[in-house]
Amino acid sequence: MTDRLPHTLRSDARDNRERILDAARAVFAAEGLTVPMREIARRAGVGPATLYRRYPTKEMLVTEAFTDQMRACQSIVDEGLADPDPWHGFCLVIEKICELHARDRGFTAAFMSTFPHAMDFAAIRAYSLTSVAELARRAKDAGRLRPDFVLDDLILMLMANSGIHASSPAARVAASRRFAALTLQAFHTSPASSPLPPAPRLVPGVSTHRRNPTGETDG
Amino acid sequence: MTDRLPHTLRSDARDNRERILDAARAVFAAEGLTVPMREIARRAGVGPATLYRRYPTKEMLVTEAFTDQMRACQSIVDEGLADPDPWHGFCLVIEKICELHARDRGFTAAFMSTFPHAMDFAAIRAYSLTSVAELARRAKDAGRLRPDFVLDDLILMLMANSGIHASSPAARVAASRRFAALTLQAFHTSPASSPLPPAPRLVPGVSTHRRNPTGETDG
DNA sequence: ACAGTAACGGACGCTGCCGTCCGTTTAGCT
DNA sequence: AGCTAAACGGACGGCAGCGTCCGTTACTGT
Repeated sequence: MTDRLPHTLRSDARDNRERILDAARAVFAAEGLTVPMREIARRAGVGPATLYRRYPTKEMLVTEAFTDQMRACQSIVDEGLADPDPWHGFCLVIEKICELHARDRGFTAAFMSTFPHAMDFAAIRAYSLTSVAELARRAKDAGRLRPDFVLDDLILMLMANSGIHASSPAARVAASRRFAALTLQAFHTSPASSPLPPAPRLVPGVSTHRRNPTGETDG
Repeated sequence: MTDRLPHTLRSDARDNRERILDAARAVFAAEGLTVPMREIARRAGVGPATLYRRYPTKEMLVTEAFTDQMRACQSIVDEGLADPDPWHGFCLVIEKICELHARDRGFTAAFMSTFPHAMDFAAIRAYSLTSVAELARRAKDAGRLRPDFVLDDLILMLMANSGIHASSPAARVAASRRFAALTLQAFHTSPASSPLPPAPRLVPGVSTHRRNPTGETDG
């Protein structure tokens, strides 16, 4: 067997890989993405070299560590989309995603593309966003979501949600929950609603804008 | 003259102090509070030792650099308080403070007490908050602000606002403006409004709670 | 003009993180 | 059991930011 390609990891290597991923997930959730690589290695009980061998860059590690979170995020959106009441589905999506982000400091940053380019799950992100756009369209048609809502508003609220800090994870989740509720109040149609300032352009690819009434330069 | 205390700075020292403060304000606004002290010294055209002599700790420099911003913040609140229409005043306060924070990355962090203890202008902050609380009370009495609004909601939105990032300052301001408008929609009374989850406890000193209907432990 | 001292800033040593090298260990196969 | 190569991890050099020391510069008051 001279030409066996290392498509399969040795048992100890596979074991270490798991431990690294577990440690990374735990510490990313608690501290965010800024933790030193060595700290993750330490918690995983491996040397730095082992960590770097498996994941030469932090971006790779992050991508791998958050793939399932990303999938969870997508299935939340799918659930919302499956809801017979689009506004109800929309609310669920907002609430659950906010909670997801509140529980995991790192995931927020990863989702927001703290790593600006080439995040592997950019595709999933884009797919989720278009799904939400569809859900939003339906909720608008049902007359429950304000007509001037655009997808960038969602990004905006997600960014805003990521700004919420608190002493404990529990407190952060509680704050985020209230924030989500307030956000939904803002998105809800209401006789008292007044026109909004122009929407920011935050997500270049997708768009719910059919038309852009203002000629404003956007950044 | 053996016992002259250095209550007065030498002319060059005073000059340097100004340049340091200017540089600090500029770079804090653009980059936030995380910039290295040396960077500020460099931009001010002084050596590191000079900077450290004048401001032994970054906290002191930040305090001094943002004192006027803090005062601006307070006068915004005073203006709002002086408005005959409390809801209108409330809106102005939210909008202007959000803009202030959007224009200055550093100020947000300073205001949010990134430096957890002993920020010198904690007093001003507290005063502003109680003023807003008063304004909120009036706006509630006028039936325009939702009755379950609490001061912590304001902190919450300010934190959230600080989470808004963008490629350019202009884009950030635009996004923040829309965010403020959405926030006000959420705070506005509306026949369609539904009850909110329990308020987080974010600002220990002041409170608009007269009673706390939920027995929830708050973090 | 000069003395005296306030103020300056280059240079230093420290710490923490980074990414890599290389001698050692150990799983996997016969 | 023994061989081989995969995998490991301690150790290294490099870099960036920190806060301080101390020899030099230049205001200020006589």
